[in-house]
Order: sequence, then structure tokens, then C-alpha cells
Amino acid sequence: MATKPAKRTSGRPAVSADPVAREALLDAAVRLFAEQGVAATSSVGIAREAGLTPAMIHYYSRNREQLLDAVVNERLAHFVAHVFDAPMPGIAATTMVATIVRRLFEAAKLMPWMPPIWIREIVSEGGALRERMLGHFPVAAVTVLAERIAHDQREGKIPAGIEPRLAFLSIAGATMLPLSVRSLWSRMPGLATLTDVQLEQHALTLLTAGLAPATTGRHQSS
Amino acid sequence: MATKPAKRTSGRPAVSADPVAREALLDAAVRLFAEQGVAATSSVGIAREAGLTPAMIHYYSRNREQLLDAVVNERLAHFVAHVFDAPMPGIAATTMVATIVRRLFEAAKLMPWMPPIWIREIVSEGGALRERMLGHFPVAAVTVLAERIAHDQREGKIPAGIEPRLAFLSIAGATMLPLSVRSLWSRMPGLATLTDVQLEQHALTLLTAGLAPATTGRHQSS
Amino acid sequence: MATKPAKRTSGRPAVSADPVAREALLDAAVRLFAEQGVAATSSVGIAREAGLTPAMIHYYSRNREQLLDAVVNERLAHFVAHVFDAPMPGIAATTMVATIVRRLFEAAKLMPWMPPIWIREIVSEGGALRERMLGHFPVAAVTVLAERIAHDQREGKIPAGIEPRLAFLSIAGATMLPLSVRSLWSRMPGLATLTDVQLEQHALTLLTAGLAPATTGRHQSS
Amino acid sequence: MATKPAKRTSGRPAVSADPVAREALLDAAVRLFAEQGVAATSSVGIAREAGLTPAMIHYYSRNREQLLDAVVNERLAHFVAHVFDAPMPGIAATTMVATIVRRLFEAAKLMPWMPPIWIREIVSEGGALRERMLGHFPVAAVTVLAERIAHDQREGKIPAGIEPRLAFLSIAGATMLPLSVRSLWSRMPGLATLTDVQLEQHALTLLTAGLAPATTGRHQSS
DNA sequence: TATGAATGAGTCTTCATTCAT
DNA sequence: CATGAATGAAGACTCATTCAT
Repeated sequence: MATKPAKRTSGRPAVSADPVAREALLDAAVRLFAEQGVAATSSVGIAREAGLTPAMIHYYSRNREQLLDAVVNERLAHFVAHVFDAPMPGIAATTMVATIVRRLFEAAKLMPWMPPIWIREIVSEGGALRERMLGHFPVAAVTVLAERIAHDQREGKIPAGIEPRLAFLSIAGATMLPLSVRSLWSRMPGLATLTDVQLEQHALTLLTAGLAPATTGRHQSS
Repeated sequence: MATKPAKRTSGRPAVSADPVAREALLDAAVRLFAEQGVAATSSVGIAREAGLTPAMIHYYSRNREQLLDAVVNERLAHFVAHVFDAPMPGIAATTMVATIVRRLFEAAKLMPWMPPIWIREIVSEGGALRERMLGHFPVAAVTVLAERIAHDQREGKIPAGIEPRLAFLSIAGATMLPLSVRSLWSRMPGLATLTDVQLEQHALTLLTAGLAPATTGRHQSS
Repeated sequence: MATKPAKRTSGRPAVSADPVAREALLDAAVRLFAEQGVAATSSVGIAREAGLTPAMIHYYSRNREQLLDAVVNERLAHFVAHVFDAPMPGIAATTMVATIVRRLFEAAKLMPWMPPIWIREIVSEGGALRERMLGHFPVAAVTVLAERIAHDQREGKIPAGIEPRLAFLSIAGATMLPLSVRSLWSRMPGLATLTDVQLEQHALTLLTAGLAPATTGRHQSS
Repeated sequence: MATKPAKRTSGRPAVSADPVAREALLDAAVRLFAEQGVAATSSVGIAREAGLTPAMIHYYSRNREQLLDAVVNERLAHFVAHVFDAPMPGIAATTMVATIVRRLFEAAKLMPWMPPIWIREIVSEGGALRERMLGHFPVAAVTVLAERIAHDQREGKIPAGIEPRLAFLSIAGATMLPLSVRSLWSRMPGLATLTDVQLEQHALTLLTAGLAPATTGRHQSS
């Protein structure tokens, strides 16, 4: 059986079909991608994790490529939507930064697989999902953010050394990086006790006191 | 060479053999790991990149694990050494942060493969080189840094929200993340023109005006 | 291990390497193709027939496609060469037809896999080797043949109903078809005893008494 | 339909079920077999071509073998019947040959899938439908034909070189081979313009002027 | 010292087939 | 009647690794 002309195996649902198994599949995939990375995750592994036979993977998504598509469109995109779809309040850069950070932590609590995936598969050089995520990049929000930073910078409210175009990356990094490193901390003395609240507090302080400082003068120890 | 030397038991050198080829091998490996990630890089690919036969890889390192060991010990460790082996000057946290940032950028210029590898294979959940790097983690420096931050924080020089134990991660993130994202920028409008100097300036400003603010009051646009 | 950029696995010989195993491989392939057809012949089957491991097939030819290329270029092409590379003698169509028939039978004795393969994989609609054989089609000889037939036809030596452009196909069919049906005959009453000589005699008579009749008048039973 | 009919044991009809879909199925199968060959045609492909779900194929024929049976018995057999069921007229071999050729062309116009299938799956070594067609082989007609040829040969009307037992194969080959090669011709210079009529004329001339020559002496260009 | 040959295990994918509804 | 879901077996291909030379 070979050398046959390209044919698309019909009879398989493009995206519909039994939602239960399909959702389980995507859940398993996204979980393993977060744990091991995309390249290191085999289809067999996903099937096992989802409690399905390996062949079922090809029943729901013709290809590995299509599986990645589905994971991006039906999982990762939700994360972006959670953070950026609601309107951004206020006018000051500070407010916007604070809002983004808060929503990122919220979203990460609901979708804890995102930070590792973001770090490794989207941001990283040659990440497996990078291309696929381009279409979901929150261009508008990021542009607005950069503009607000630049505006406040011109008014002297933000240090001159800050590069507005890097603001989004800095926010995301300050938030997602610590979140994705969690499991590493158990090895470090004393880091195991850090809570989500401390993390968020740290990220916000780092950013607002630098990217968009809210306070001047001496910092009071609380 | 009249008399053949006694045949070695294994036939494989522990670490010797043609040093030139060996170095080429490690260079190729570290380059490909940075580009594609460890999991997506096959031994055959490394051999081709190094201009060697695939069998030579097993000649120089018995198996894949040993190759990773070598890459870590003879390449990645140099990066850490470059940043942390020289004594840290001064006493203020600000100075230490600034020094680390500067050295990180210096090292990244010499060893540009490090930022992507750090992001994907060391920091990332389940990164392939994480375990192997633990032994090279600059415990002393990181501890000193946390202590200085905590000290300055108690003196009110650093915002209360900052978590000293996260300082190192924040510094590394602010530095390595943008460096490892370089190639993604070409796709973003207006980011292609950013220089290393701008990057360093941004990172430093973000950190020093937040983690360890040097200035108070209004920021002057330079 | 997936989603990695297209890479060509080096370390494999393009066409050289140990000729012994390689030749065995091609021999096995051409034999099975003749017996079962290309589509029904798996790589595993070829390996087994050749006494090799399945992986060896991919060692010698990167692809199934490349394997087919090799079979065509290093086996089938020889058949064509055997028949058409030597200069065609004489000037009369009759002579040329007789020569071709004789050489076809000669070649088929040396390369008995050709007739079935020709029938199924080259002549047949959608045959797996059709495209690949186009480059080996003996254009010159076939053109000359058609011209000689047309010429003799204008002189009244050949029946008007004959279409010169079909001459080659008719010759090949009259020769290769019976040769490729051999094994079917064992089932037919009385056909099992037919010899190669009888076959050739029949084909030649069919063609020369039709395409290019040498005799007129009554046929004498020899 | 108030009362449900008693559930059948197997749930699958032996041959009944929706006749329309069944016919569509066989039509699709025979078409694809002609285009790609049996081995290269998957059940899924047939279902798609017929506009049915893949599962329907197993609803109508329990397995692949049964499908092939049905194709042979309900399609290919009709071709044979069309050619050989009507009584053969006349007494001379020439007449019989001419009749067979004419009917073959007629049948091929109605059932254009037959020539490729005949060549590849019946005549070819190891053809997938060979065994199944044995029962439909027109033994009687072929025997009669051979006998008439032999008879005329003894009377000197047919060249001595002709082997009567090969007559049928020669006729079929002269007819079906060109018909099954059609699509190849578009690639050959000048062959694209050949009509069915020219084909039939050529085949008939080849055969009657060789297998059973009607004319002696010089051929007149018409 | 170096390499081509060889292999077993594993991955992705397709397919024929079964089954519950 | 008809279909979507599910599966086991098999095929093509890759890879890390070993070995004889």
C-alpha cells in the first residue's frame, strides 16, 4: 500500500465529533506540553495520558500539526482572550500594567499550563507553537500599552531608559517566568514557601516601581 | 610509531581524542540546542553541523546523556563562570544588580547561545539541562544578592513588595528573555531596530528603578 | 521528537556504499514488484526477501520514492538498454520488428521480472513507475519505427488499417503480455506446455504477417 | 410500520439493503480500481468517491474480500457476458476474431473501467482479481476459437507460426492494451489525436492480417 | 583514529474492521 | 438503516547506538 495519490481520509470529523474524548485529548496534550515541551511529547504519550488509544489521536486530528493547531486555537487562545479581551480601564500606563499583571495571574490560576508553554514554545527561539500563536498575538493591546508608556515617559513620569516597545515583554516575563519556574523552587532553599500572592506582589512592584513608578521618595517597609 | 600501543579496553577516550573535532562537536551542539531545543536536535544533526560522521558522536561521548553532560560542563558552565566568578564589587544592592546585568550582556555577546538555552532548557519546566545545571548554580552569589536586597529593603531603600528571594530570577529574566526573543522581533512592527545597548539600558532601568531604585522624584527625559 | 525542521539525514550513502547488500536489495525489490506489484509490496517484505532488516532499506534509499528511483534506473533501464541501445539493422520495417521482438525475448530471459512490471507498473493507468520510466522511453527507436512503417505502408507493403504510431505498443504487447501471463497458464488446460520458442514464434508471426507481412499467398504448414 | 420487524441475527443484509447506495458503491470501486489499481485503493477512498461513510462499506460487504467478490460478480462479469454471451456467428476464424474485437470495443465503451482492470488485476502476475475471475473465464468461446484457428491453420489459411492456444490472449491484448494506455498517450507526441475508430481498425488489421489473414497479395492503400 | 554498515526500538500515520446506538 | 466512535495491526520512517574493520 503505497505511492498512492494524496488523499484526505474522510469520515473523520474536522473539529466536531464527540466533545468528551476530544476535550480530554486536548487537556492531556496541553498538560504534557507544559510538563515536557512539545518536541519531547509523543502522540502515544498524549493518548496514554488521555486514556485513549494512539489511533484515536489521528481520529480527532488528522496530523500532529493539526493537533498543535487545535491546542493553540482551543486552549492557548483562551488564555490570551482572558487577559486581553475585556476592555482595558483607565488611562495611565500604571493602571494598564497593573491590570495586565492581575489578569495574567488570574488566567494562570485557571490555565496553569500556559506559563511553561509560553516560555518554551512561544517565546523561545524556534518554539513549536510560535508561528501558530502569531495570529493570536494581542497586537492592539500591546500597541496601546507601548503608546501609553511612551506618552507618560514624555511627561517625565517614566524613566528615560525604559524602551516602550519592550514593555509588554517585560510584563509578561516578570509574570510568566516565575510562574513557570515553580517546580524548580522546591530544590532551592527557602523558595518552596512562596505563595501566588507574593509572586504577584513582587511582579507588580518590580514593574510599577520601574516601568511606571507610582511612588517617589523612600519606600516604607510595610 | 613502530610498536602499536596496547589496545585500550574500551577503545574510546574518556575525554581526549582529537580535541579539535571535539570542540567543533560541542560548538555545533550548543548552537543547535539554542536554535531548535535539545529534544528537537538529533545526534545526526549535530554531526552534520560539525562536519563529522554520526558515528563520531558516539566516539567522543558514549551516549546522548554524556554529550549533554559535556555541553553543560564545557560550555554552559563557562557562561555562569563569566558572570559570577569575578568578585562582586561594592556593597549596595544597586551596584550588584548593575554589575550582574552588565556581565550577563557581556557573556551573552560572547556566548549568544546561552539565553535561548537558559530559557528553554534550564528555566523551563522539565528542561533537558535543568538537572545538569544545578551543580553550576551560583548559590553563593544568589544568596549574597538576596541578603543585600533584604538588607536594603529593611532600610527602606527598596520597595516592600519586592521578594528578595526572587531577585535573581527577575534579573536573569529581564536580561535573558529579551535576548532570547530577538528573532521574534523581526515580525513585530518597529522592534527590528532595537540594539543591544537599548536592551541593556531597558533591563537596567527596569531593575534599578524597581528592584533597587537609585533615584527618587521625577524622571528627567534625557 | 517532532515538529523539527526538515533535515536530511546524512551519513547515508546517496547511491554508493556496500554494493553487495544494495544489489541484493534491488534484486529483491524488482522480484517482488514483478510478483505482487509495487503497491502491494511493503518495505518490510523487500527487506525480508533480501535477508536484511527493514531499517536497512532506509539506510540505502532514504525514501520509498528513492527506492523506486533506484529500481528504475538500475534495473528497468537496463532492460530498455538491452533492447534499444544496439543499432537497429536493415531498412525494412519487417527487419526492425523482428529484431525488436528477438531482443525483447532475449532481455526477458535475462530479466524475467520486466514483463509483469511493464504491464502493471508502466503501461497500466496510474502505474507506480510510469512517470519514472518516461525518461527512459526509447523515443528515437520508436520514432524511427513509426516512420519506417509509414513509409512501407505508403509503398503498399503494409495494410492501410495499421496505425504506424501504434506499432511499438503492438510489438511490446504481443511480446510482453504472453510473457507476463506465464503463471496464469498453469491453470488453463493445455497451455502449461508452451515454450519460450513457441511464444516468440507466435509473436513474430502475428506481427510480421500483420504489421509487416513478409509473405503473401497461402501459408504452408511447416 | 407499527411493529418493528424481528431483529435479524447479523444485522447485515447478505446482498440487499438500499440498492441505490450499493450500486453507487460498486461503481465507485470499479472506477477507482481502474484508476489506481486495487492494492492502492482504500475502502475509505471508495466510500468517499461513492458519497458514503466508510462504515457503510462494511455494512454492504462484510470485508474487503467480499467487496472484491461483488465487484467481480456484479461488474466485471458483465463485461465478459457482453462479449461472449451472444452466440458467435459464422464458421471462419476470421469472422470470430472480428466479432470478438468489435464486441470488446463496444463493451469498453460502455464499461471503460475494464481495460485497465483487466491488464493490471486479471492478466498481471498476482493480480488482485485474477483468482476471482477464473470462474468467469469464457472457456467455451476460447476453446472454440482455438479450435477454429487450428482448423483453418491445418487448411493453410493461417500461418504455421501462430499458436492457436494463444489466439485469445493476442486478441484481448491487441484490444485492451491500447485502450488501457489512453492516458499515457497525451505525453507522446502525436498520439493524443488517435480515435477509438482508429484503434479498432488497427487492432483488427493487426489480427486479421496475421492471426487470420483475409487477404493475400499486396495491400492497397485505401 | 575513524567510519560505513547494521540494527532494534520507537514515532507517526493509515487502514480494515467492529460495535453501540 | 446508518453512523460515529473506537481499535489493533501494519507500514514508512527516524534515531541512538553498536561493531567490525
